[in-house]
Amino acid sequence: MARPKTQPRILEHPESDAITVQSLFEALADPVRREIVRHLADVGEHLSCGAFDLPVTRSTMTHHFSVLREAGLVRQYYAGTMKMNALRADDLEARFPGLLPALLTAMDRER
Amino acid sequence: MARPKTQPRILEHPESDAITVQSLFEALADPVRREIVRHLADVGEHLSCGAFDLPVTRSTMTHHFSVLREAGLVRQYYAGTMKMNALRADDLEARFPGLLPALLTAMDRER
DNA sequence: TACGTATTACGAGTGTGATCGTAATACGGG
DNA sequence: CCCGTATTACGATCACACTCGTAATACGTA
Repeated sequence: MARPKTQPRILEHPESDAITVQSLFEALADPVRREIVRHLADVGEHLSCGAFDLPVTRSTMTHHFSVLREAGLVRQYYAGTMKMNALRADDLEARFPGLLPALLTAMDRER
Repeated sequence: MARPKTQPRILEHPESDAITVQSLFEALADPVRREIVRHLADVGEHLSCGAFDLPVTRSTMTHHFSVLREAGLVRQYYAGTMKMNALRADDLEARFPGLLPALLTAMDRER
């Protein structure tokens, strides 16, 4: 018999309607988190936390992904040992039309 | 003869091209500063620092206006004893198209 | 020049967030 | 059931930003 799970590994996400400007801007004020969002938008696929090459440790990355999830920017789910990340583009568009596209355009402009 | 001015009261502004996503989001991550931007956009006119009714002291307001100016969000100039503030809508549109309108729309959505 | 209003400089207190290292947990496969 | 990989929880450190009070500065007017 398998060892009972001590934690159900449930990931809380805000509803689309509950996403706030405050949490969005707090999340996007960090360059590491903007880089995560940009990369997710670039590849257009779901990526595991380990699929990012960022200048911070794993534990710090965990923190950043949590902030993005709690802000409503990304949706996370478990797939085996990995935790996948998906940009909530549709939810964000419904909540704040044009905001995410404008942000992505702005980040491109800086190149 | 007038007393010589000890300070020329020159206000530094970033060029439009020098505005960064980082400084913009840092500036907009604060609710007081977002309120300032929103109010400037609402009235569509130049407003003195004292024309805002904000839940912080004058000295804190001075700080917030400085952050907005250094981020490139507002243009400031002296007019008599007052310091005026103007939203740099055109400069922002040239630098990051659609970003400011999307932000203003997002703030409206939260009402 | 004297006064009143508007704004600022300065220093300090305070909280929060980014970061890390280490130890622990979860899961697939052997 | 054991192992390796992926992720996390926890505690600690550290820097920075928001906030304030006080004293000082700038300017228009009398």
